[in-house]
Amino acid sequence: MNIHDVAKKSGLSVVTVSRVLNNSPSVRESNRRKVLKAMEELNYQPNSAARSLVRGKTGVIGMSITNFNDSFYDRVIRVVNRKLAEQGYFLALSIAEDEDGGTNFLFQKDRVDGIILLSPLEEKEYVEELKRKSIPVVLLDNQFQHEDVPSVVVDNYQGGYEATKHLIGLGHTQIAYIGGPSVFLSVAERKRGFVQALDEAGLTPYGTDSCGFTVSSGYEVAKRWMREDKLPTAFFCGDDFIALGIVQALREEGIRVPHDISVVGFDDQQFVGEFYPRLTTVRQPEAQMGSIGVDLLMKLINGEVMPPAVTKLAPQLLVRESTASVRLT
Amino acid sequence: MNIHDVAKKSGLSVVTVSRVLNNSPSVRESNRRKVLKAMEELNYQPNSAARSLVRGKTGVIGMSITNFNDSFYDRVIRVVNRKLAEQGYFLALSIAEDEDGGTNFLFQKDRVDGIILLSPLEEKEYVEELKRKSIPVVLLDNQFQHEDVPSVVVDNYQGGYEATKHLIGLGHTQIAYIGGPSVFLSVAERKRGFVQALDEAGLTPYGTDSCGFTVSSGYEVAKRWMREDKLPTAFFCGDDFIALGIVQALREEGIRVPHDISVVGFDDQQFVGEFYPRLTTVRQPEAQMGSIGVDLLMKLINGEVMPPAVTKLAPQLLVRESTASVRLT
DNA sequence: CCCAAAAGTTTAAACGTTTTAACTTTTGAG
DNA sequence: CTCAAAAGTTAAAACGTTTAAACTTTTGGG
Repeated sequence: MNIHDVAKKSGLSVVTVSRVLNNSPSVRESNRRKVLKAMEELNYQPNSAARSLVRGKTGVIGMSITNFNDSFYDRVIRVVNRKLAEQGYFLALSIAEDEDGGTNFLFQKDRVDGIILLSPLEEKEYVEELKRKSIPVVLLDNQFQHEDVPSVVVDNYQGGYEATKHLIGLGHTQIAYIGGPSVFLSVAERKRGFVQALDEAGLTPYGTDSCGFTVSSGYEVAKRWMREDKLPTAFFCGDDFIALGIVQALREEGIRVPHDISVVGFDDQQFVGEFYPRLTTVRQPEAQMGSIGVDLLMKLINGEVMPPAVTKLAPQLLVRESTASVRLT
Repeated sequence: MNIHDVAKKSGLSVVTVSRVLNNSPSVRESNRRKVLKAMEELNYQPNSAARSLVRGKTGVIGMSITNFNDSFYDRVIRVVNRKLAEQGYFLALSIAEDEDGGTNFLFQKDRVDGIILLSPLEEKEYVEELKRKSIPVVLLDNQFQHEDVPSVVVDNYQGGYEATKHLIGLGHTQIAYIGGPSVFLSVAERKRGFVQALDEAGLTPYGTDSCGFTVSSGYEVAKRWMREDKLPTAFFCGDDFIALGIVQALREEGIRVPHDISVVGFDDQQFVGEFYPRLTTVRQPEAQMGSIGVDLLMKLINGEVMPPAVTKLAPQLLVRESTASVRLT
């Protein structure tokens, strides 16, 4: 069941078989067919370990993910998968759990030809380690900038800016920002955009807060604000889950969205656009991000010169039903 | 940067280094430390391709998934990942896209030591292929039964049965079942349970229908039923997405859940328990499924004798706020 | 029929490990 | 101090490919 068997079966030499395997041009069509036929009959599959060993390439790209029950990640990953397949690479996904764990298997030069880190957590360590092992790496949706490591990020500043402008355009003047955990750069960036938009309109933030990227923590924040009797007329949220939690908390007090209060989310999670109240949100350019990420990695692998280290992509505001003109009291 | 360098650096032989690498007992503690130190200093990582080649093992388990922006899959995968890590294996996830694609890279004996197929689509072909290549495989949440291929499934019949009994217990007599695509065995099984529960109560199905596992198609079904003026007092749905679509369609007509109509979902998707109307649903035993799946695969890999081919796990009804006593008209 | 180009062959080395076998050195109990 | 057991050594083969080099055969245009 190895290349020698195929050679014997087809009556040709091992070298010729190897050439067929590698699409080398100098092999007569008739012989190529003979080889292919022999492979078929023997059910032959070249041993990829042996192949990797001698060529120093595996044909697989690793991708580390932290969470995947999330539409943003889902979309990025699918694009990456498809695009990689087009280029003849396989994608191996690995879950990076808290303590570390999963990713380690990717972090071996002989296991993958390159790595894509999607929203990495322990980013700096990872990059350091990969550099030491000289494994090509590309960062997607990352926090920090690293010299020489190409990355693709979303312009979160712009996302925050546009979401807020939209609310201002609807006549809101009391607008609050409920961001996610402050570890994330994106949280700060969105806030920057928020503040800037208000500033340009001569307004000041009605208030800001932060919580986890979950429905329940958004819910808690809204409940707290209600207890303190300081509701704004519009909420701009760090993500859709927070937005949903806020909507839910408001609903429980009989406050309607968007009639009484407007809410904007971020990410366009699965079905937030289909379920009441259809959420106005900011959609990230996942397809572009994945596609550019793969392009960059391919260039890195092929030793090409690198374009500017950070590619920043514009998100898009999706206006739906959770935002409306401010209610005049 | 190979084992010879380590041997030279540590002043010991290659064989000894290899023994350290493989935790062979017959190496003096002092020398073991020397070797470890040399590895550390040289930043040595054993080449896994070479290793796999000679040992015929890779230490990685492949898992094929079709979709992962879904809490059911998410939970299964996380458990599998953790449990595999405990046993010293790595998990490589691969997305099985329509035409095929992704999974192929897993399907090579020299790339993985075993495979877990989660809710496989082209199940029969896959199993056939893997059998031909004699790659150990375990099926999770699969459709068909295969001799010799161990599998772990959920008792969908029971899920349907309990959900329906719950509704009957609330006084409902007009209960409809909106299942997912009829390709899935689970859809038929849940229906069987549904019918059985009704039967035992001396009732007949108010109606059944099927649609995709999406919010929008659940929405369409409900709209259609409303046009035909044949609403039941309770819906049991093939999954939470369908349930959400139905809730949404009803809401648009001013029909309240659960006040006017009760709705039960399936899967306990992310935050359907946190958002209005907190969905009564059936939770599948993902942790058990993942855990047992790994155990079975390990046994297969170690050539142990197999327990009965199909393990069937009980789901659990989670009663929340989308179901209530039938409204007496 | 000649002859150059194309296609193919054989041989050998290389990739980095593990594993076996036969042999040598070290260790420490008595 | 002896000697057997423990620990280590060297040498070689094996895993299944790719690749280079030198050589031979086939092909088809003139």
